[in-house]
Amino acid sequence: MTDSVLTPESILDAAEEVFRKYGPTKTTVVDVARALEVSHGTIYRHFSSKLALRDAVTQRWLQRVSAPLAAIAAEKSPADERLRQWFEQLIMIKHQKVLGDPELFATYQAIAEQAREVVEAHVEELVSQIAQIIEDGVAQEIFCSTDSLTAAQAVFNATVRFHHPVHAAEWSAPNIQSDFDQVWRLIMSGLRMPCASSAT
Amino acid sequence: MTDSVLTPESILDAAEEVFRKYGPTKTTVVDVARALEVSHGTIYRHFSSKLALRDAVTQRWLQRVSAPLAAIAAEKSPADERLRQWFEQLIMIKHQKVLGDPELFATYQAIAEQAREVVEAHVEELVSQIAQIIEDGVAQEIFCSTDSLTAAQAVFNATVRFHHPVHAAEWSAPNIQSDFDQVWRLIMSGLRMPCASSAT
DNA sequence: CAAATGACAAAAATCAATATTTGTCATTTG
DNA sequence: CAAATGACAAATATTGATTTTTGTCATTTG
Repeated sequence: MTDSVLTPESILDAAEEVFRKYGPTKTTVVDVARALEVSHGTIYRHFSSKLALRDAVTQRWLQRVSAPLAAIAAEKSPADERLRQWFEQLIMIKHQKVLGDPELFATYQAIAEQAREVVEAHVEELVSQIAQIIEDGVAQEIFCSTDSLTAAQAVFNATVRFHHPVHAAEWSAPNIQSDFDQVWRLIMSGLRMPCASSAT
Repeated sequence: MTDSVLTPESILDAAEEVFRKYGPTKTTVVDVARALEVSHGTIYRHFSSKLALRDAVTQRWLQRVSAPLAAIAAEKSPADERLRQWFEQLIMIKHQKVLGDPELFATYQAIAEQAREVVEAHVEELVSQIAQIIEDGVAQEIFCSTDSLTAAQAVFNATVRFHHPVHAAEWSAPNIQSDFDQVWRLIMSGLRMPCASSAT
């Protein structure tokens, strides 16, 4: 697209646009090459395979999910409020991406199955943001936790139904928000001061 | 199989066996008819379609999941112990079914997508068993909850990663048990006495 | 000589002709 | 006459021949 200079970045730009337009299953590296007006062999000088290209696109795409969340995580507001905001935002972004653009949803599904490493890194990033908020909450004496990373993992896992794309079909149910509220209340009363006595 | 008498039950028996043997995608109603040594038209006198037959098989199959759980739910032990046992059992059964028999796993996936009503009824049954245990827990002054059904739904939803078949691929991860333990501890401290102050 | 090309083999997807399966129903059977 | 049959049309799946796509690399180009 950006004339004459061919960088990995410009390839990713073109690739992402082509993925969007043709859908993830149907796009070939020849299509991407055509969009850039180069031969498809050229793409292979920059990315070792079609999978590598798709993973790179995915990574950038997931970064655009985690960046605005990082901003929320870094705020100064009370940790309980902030954690709620953070999850509302996460859920909103995921729902939007998945329901708004069905073609992209298929990509996401394919990725989740095949680009395991990229997704795992993304999840790790998200969990560490949650851990940050929880740690702040402990300092503010709102939350009680000996190990904020462990607590963060637990919170992430307990809310999986509301943000993991495999559950996307359930998100259009009318009571999905109240289901989330219920789970949220349960989690929050587990996380909040005063500490519950040790579990059995 | 059972000679000469053809009841809906005997058809289900045969159908289930054929499903097991040939896998869910490949079995035809002709196969089921052959196993019973009748014409395939006969099957249609008892079940209005192949889908209806498959749903009926599924329903019986899911009942064999919920029956042993109902037994646990009805025990007299302390509610917290019993709830833990109940979930361990649920998870064990699901893992076994899904990982033990890959063909059957495919059936389960197909069902979850297509036989929505049957699965929904099953989930409702499970949630009502949890509600029963929680209610006992409140009476025993172990748990604190104003609405046991709502709490039950929350607990079920929060543990979805560990029993919903769409997450089966994650179950072979080495840390799945400790992930469950973490979520369980979080949930339990949310559920347990003394009641946390009202949520924001 | 660094970067891009395009001819090429191997792997994967498409397509249309063929075969199987589903579901119906008029006829047969006990 | 109630229950089962099997011939049938429509829908669906299979198959294998053909095309497209992926990935490599010796050659070309600026």
